[in-house]
Amino acid sequence: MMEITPRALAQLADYFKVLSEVNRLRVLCCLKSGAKNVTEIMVETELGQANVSKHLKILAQAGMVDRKPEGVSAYYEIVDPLIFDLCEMVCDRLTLKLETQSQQLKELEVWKHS
Amino acid sequence: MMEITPRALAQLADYFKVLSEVNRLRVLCCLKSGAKNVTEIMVETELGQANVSKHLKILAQAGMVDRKPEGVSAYYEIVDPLIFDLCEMVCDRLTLKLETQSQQLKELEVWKHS
DNA sequence: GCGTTATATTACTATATGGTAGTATAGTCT
DNA sequence: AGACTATACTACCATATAGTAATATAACGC
Repeated sequence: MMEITPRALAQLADYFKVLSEVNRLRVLCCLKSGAKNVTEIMVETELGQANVSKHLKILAQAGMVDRKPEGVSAYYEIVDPLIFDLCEMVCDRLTLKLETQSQQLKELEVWKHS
Repeated sequence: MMEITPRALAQLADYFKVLSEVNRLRVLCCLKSGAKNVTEIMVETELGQANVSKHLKILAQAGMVDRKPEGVSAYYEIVDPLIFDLCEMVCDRLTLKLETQSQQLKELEVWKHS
């Protein structure tokens, strides 16, 4: 059986931490349709400029986005669409869980009224 | 195109946040081989009791583990092994990224010495 | 009931992090 | 060079969270 090293575990946790912030996810979603510069991301997310730059830096350091300076502006793009697969997997499970719960609630209702 | 609701986004972020802590990942790994009680997890992870309980509560609230009281102790188990698939996917990518980087470093070396 | 053991909760501290205002840097144009 | 624009960086505050000691709760045996 594979033993996970503390180093690998820390990297794994760091990766998830980057994805654990709503506004960072929103920035990533912004980039799903293609590379965008900081101003475009600011407009689309309605976040402040410093804030967007900060999140982009974190995403870039995590290797999730690439920075491409173009003239006076900087375009960012998704490096690996794996991220969206991850998000989809989790979303699917969350949806499933909610459906199960609502189903159980319904069954509880039936039971109460019989 | 599906618009992601703020609510869904928040849930997604919360899910990742739960996985963004090394000791929580260690607790999950503990449970990979089957249900364990708090004391067993304490021993295996070398974490304090209060700390383990706290992490388990967070994992349970996120729906990742189930709590089954048994006599005086409480056994916890993984609800959905999806978590380990997620971790594996991310680990694979991280490994790949590292390999690519080291490969690029090697190429750089060759270039320097020619 | 009393003591013991296992787990949960509370209260607290220390640290990390998101947001933002202000400032710095760098490219572009005249 | 000087003005303008886009982005990055710094310093700060407010909040969140991991860890822990102390306490509470609950099941079991005597």
